Amino acid sequence: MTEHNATNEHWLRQVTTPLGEARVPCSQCSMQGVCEALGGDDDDKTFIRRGRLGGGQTLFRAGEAFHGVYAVTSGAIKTYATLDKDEAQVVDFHFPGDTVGLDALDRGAYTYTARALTETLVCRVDVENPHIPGERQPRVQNEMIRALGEQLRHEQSLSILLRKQNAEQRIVTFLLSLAGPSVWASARGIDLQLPMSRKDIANYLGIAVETLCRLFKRLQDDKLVDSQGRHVRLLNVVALSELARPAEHAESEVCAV
Amino acid sequence: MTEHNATNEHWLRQVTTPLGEARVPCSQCSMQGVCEALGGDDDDKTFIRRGRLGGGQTLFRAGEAFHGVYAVTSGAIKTYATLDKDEAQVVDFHFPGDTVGLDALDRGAYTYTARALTETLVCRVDVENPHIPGERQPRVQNEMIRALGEQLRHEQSLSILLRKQNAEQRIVTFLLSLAGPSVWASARGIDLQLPMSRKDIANYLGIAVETLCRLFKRLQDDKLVDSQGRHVRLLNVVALSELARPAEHAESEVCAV
DNA sequence: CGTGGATTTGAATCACCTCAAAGGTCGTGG
DNA sequence: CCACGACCTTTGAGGTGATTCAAATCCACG
Repeated sequence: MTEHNATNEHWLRQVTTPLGEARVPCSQCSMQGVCEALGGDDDDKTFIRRGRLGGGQTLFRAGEAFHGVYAVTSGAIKTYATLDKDEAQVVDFHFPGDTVGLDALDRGAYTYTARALTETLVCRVDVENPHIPGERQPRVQNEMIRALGEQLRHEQSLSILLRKQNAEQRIVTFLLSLAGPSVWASARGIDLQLPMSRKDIANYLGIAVETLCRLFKRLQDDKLVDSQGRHVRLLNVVALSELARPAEHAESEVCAV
Repeated sequence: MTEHNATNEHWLRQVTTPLGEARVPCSQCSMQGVCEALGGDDDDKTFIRRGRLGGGQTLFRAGEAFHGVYAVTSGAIKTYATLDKDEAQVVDFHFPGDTVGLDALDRGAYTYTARALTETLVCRVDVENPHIPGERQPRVQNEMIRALGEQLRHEQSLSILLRKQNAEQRIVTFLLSLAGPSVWASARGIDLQLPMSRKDIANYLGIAVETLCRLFKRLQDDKLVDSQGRHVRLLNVVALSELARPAEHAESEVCAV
């Protein structure tokens, strides 16, 4: 894709209209508290600025100087490390309501590269702007701490997933997490439009692409999902949740001390 | 937080822990900035209090109300989740200089249970004490943000390890990380006294205990380490580092978008 | 249309796991 | 002080889930 685009260029143009897809409202955004603490309203351009990324555009690169925390309001972003040339590791996917770039906050430089998977709208929050009134700082910092804590726990539960769950469980857990809590609301089935490739999913879950495909097929044969390319429909949420649950037979208790 | 001020004999006792018989000085502690920001001198018991744990003692339990962030100054602590009865998942090991309980900071309750693996000295930092002078708050919060960021990046790199590295690479990476940066200083070999069981190591690395043992044996046969129970000597740091490196042949690049 | 990448499927192999059992080690109680 | 039990550690044998290699579509896009 248009790799060579200057990373910040798209900030210059103002967002005109949201995409067809619904944007996440501030009330569902994990940065809501931060934005409120900053004191600006929705359209305040002082510390919060909106931006749009085309699919494939880079939000920031690993090592690049920190220039703010981002919140995704629509679309999707992946963060990844480049381990070797032509070898990358997807670190996380970021969906509407999620933050991106939090781990760079205290470091002054982004740890990973962030790239939009589709057309994506983001809010850039300039949490380190020196013009933030002093009296607002404590609340802003508090909110950043909260956001970091959430992120940390997310990463910890991912580590647990990668240690204890087999390929099938990882995939099912991933699909259910994509669907969000609403899976339980609609018993009829959930439609997902995956913004990322099979390769990215496999990379993220730490399994081979071929394994991913085969297990998708198996889930389809078992009438648990209906997948056609990037369109996936969860047919039996109850059964899927059952599959996702960690095995409870193994004798893997930790020792006393 | 310096050793010479310790008057209690508990503190003076020499502890035979791995990874450094001596206690870590404040200058090497990841909470140093926090403690300085809190403004107390070395013996200030207002916000910083020392504690000692015998091997097997619990520092806090998952779900328990937050009562401060801890810094390990000697010994070792493991944090773990209890997934089912008699099934646990080690989340992390914490060595002198490390923090424990950071992920509870914004949540009011600890996420995992923390237990000392051997006799362990900790500093408990009461970062939420209402008596902290207002003017110190910003700096304290800044330091907490820094600590959280470090922790988050640590967890992210662990996730990468669990996705891309095989059992042998995980073990070697683990051993090298235990040895710390000093591995490169002493070409003669590094002695490690592991404070945790094989089961805990295997659990932490997401592999079976038997696999761990077999690979320890292989490393021993290859004259890379010399392990007798919990005493491990790294014989060939260069070769070990080579082993730990992620495979660079696989074609696992992420797709363009 | 043709091309390159993404997706899917097959076959064979391998790394790791599970099951089993034989030492070790440590703490406890007789 | 020793015997005992409980648990950790180690080793073997066998099974299997996942990978690697290979190749056939499928798809978007110039």
